[in-house]
Amino acid sequence: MIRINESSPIPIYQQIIEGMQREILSGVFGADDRLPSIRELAIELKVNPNTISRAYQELSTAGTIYFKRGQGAYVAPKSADDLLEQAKSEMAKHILEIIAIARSMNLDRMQVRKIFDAVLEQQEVK
Amino acid sequence: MIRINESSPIPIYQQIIEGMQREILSGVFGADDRLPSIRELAIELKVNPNTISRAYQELSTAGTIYFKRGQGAYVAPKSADDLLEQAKSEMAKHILEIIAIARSMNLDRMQVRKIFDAVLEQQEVK
Amino acid sequence: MIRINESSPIPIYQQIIEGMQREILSGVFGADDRLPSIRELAIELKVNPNTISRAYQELSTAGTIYFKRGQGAYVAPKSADDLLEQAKSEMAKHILEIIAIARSMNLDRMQVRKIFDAVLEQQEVK
Amino acid sequence: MIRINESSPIPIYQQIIEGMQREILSGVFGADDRLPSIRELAIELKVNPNTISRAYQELSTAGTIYFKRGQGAYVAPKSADDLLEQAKSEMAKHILEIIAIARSMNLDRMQVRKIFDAVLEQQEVK
DNA sequence: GTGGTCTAGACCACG
DNA sequence: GTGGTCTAGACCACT
Repeated sequence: MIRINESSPIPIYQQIIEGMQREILSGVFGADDRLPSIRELAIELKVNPNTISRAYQELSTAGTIYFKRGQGAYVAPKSADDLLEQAKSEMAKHILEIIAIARSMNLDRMQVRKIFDAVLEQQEVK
Repeated sequence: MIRINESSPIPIYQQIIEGMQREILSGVFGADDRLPSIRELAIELKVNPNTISRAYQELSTAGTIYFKRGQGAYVAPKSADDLLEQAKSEMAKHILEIIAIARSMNLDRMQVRKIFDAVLEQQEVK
Repeated sequence: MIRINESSPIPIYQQIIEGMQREILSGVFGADDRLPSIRELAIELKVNPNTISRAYQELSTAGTIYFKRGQGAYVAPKSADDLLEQAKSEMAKHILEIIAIARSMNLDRMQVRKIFDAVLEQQEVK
Repeated sequence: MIRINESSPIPIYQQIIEGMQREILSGVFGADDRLPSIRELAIELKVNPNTISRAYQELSTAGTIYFKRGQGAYVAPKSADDLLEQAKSEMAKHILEIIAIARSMNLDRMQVRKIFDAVLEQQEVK
């Protein structure tokens, strides 16, 4: 299930892209599975079909999904692996952001690690 | 020193806000210190004064700085503390993002912590 | 209908903010109603779109309205209640001003009340 | 004693004018009393002498005070009476503002009067 | 169509 | 010198 925030600064098509990536990554959609059609998804998310179309288009350009003429969109075979790489680099970005903030707060490694662990625990990451 | 990245998708006025917050947080500007005037900063950053004005305006609305009529902008006394809180919640957001990604990758706590530490080391956080 | 007084010392964007607040408070625009678009209102009030934008922006920051991407501005659900509170404190400010003046005139409570009532009557408040 | 708020939207010279009017109205300075010199007041209020000068100038133009060459500023004889009139009309303005707010809140006369009385009581107007 | 950002330049009030 | 307001107009991303 993808959730759209209409007031977020993140473009809706981008939110859809990220949602789809997450679902593919976590196995909701496997290799060569058929994705919901543009119209279906548009109705489900209460969004303009153009917006879904753009999201699918970009996913296709990135090689994450592919289209079969007249049949819809499918998950590209290697995409789970690619997305794994992508997710890692995404995580790295966030970590770098955290480090930048930590630096302006003059925190050392121990302190940052401590804060990080606290949130991990609180969020009950297994 | 604030650096503007003209090709970043982050608006210039936002970059200035963040830059100023960082300088106040790290003590470059202390409580009740005078900030550079709008025109000065505009020239220094090679940006339109309106853009600086907007940044200062938002910082003022947020209570981070205040204006004295005809004299310029000054750092609000409590703002360093407030910014510390703000920075923490900013860090928390990024950590939550990391957790969300980790979950879709089916990572457990140990693995996340390991990745995090690796980046900390690599970035030479003291 | 909002009326702009071009010769007033009160900035136009401020007049628009107050006008909108009044219309929301008095129910012309209800919760989640769509406001006129920036361009529409700009034409109607014969004002630069930037000026409307600034007014909407501040209303949004204050939580009175919110934006849906590509669709326009909408009245925030709780804003009528919030505005009620705000209006009350606004009234209190004016009353305090009256009291300050009364004190420097050495008036007692009875006299102030009498003046107040006289104006109420004259203005035909029902 | 006049208090200056450097961050207020009300110009400093205006704050001084109002402070002076209040002091004359309440009898701190009587007819033909000498006011503090521009320099004295500037030092006391920690304000630029130009600013005091402008305040005195406007008070003089309004006939509230008069200058004796080389001797300073004095309270004009009739000014207490004039200021009384002025204070009344000032009060009327505030009352009109209150009524405007009350109208947008759809309050009737009784309700407005009640709020007004409550604040009077709370402020311990004798 | 919607809002968002930015520039250039003008004019103003204030200190 | 300071900030504040406003206009005109351009360009952009999003729906």
